[in-house]
Amino acid sequence: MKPESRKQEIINAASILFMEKGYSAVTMRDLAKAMGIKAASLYNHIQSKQEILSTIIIELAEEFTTGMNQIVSSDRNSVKKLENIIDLHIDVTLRNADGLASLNNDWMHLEENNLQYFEKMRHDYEENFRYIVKNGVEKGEIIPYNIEIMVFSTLSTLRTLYLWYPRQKNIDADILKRDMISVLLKGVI
Amino acid sequence: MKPESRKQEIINAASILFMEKGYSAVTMRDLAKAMGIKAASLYNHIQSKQEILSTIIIELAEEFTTGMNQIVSSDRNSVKKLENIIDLHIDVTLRNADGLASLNNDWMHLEENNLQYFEKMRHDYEENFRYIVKNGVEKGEIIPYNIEIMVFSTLSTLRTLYLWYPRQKNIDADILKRDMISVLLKGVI
DNA sequence: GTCTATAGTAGGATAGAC
DNA sequence: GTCTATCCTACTATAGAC
Repeated sequence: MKPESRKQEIINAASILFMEKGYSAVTMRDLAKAMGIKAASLYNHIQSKQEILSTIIIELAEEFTTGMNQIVSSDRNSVKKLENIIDLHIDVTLRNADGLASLNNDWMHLEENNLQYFEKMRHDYEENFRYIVKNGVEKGEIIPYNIEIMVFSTLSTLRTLYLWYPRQKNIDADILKRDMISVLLKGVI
Repeated sequence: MKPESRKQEIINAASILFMEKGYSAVTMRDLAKAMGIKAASLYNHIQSKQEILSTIIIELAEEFTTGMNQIVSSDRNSVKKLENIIDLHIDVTLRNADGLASLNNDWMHLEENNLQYFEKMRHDYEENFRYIVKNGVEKGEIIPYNIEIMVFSTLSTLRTLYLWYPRQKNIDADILKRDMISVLLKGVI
């Protein structure tokens, strides 16, 4: 284990609490208790509760943005790109499932600049996803159902992985990737 | 329009606010403002903020429970049952998308008895879903991928419909049902 | 059914000692 | 780096007038 900075420890503890009760329901006193210190002491390491939230969310959103940009600019076919997106979500989920709860449920509590920045990243991410699916349909690699429905149904599963995967003890990451690709892309019947 | 009771109006307004910011971040003053009255006046119609939340969530959970019980006890095959579940989610989402936000994100703020009641309903629902998929695999109607992955990926899409469907202006409910069944069950490639 | 006034509590954050 | 003490604000909810 690499020694984490006190700030990072606070952010990790906060991620867990935010996942359990949501940002608004977690108090600085709750967080301090989880760290075994008093609330006032937190402020030697962080500036505000809001800073904790934005650190968690923006970092994750940037990971997704970077990953998606690489996938989009690769020269693989559409189906392979979708497989890469599935991998990306599984990798990020394995690394930081707790933080994804905040990204999914508490992004609206970000303040001005970070809120706009986040919303732009999310919008661009969805646009890239849509573009890949659309392209796949045009090239005959993907069945021409309603594009929005395909984008939504795949993305909603990937976005909710954080709720589910940490509870699964018996599924290896590689098996998850393989079966998830099959289920999402090829269906179950 | 049937004239709604003042209590129901409050619950509807609360559902919208809870969807936008989450239960904990919405104050009774916010809710009162949305209703055009003062916070104290709310208490002539409801007993507490908690009562609003539990009314929203328990009512919806009972709808799902009732619907699922009918589907499970029907004598159709597994694939048809899955189609019925998809229909159920789409119907409930069309009727009360706002309330589903609370059910999905704020159930943990329910208090003692309602929390237990809700958790039991959710558990039974998932068990019934799992049972249907398992049965379909045994009868050769469903491809034998990992059961948990199939249950999770389908359910996560259906549970997140509330976020997505209200924003779609151009998709008719029947077309949604048809394409959703295709995408979820038969895949996109 | 709505209001004003307010009780009682808990929130985020700061000051200053150690 | 953590503490105690505390500020100021905002919260849920109640009392009682209209």
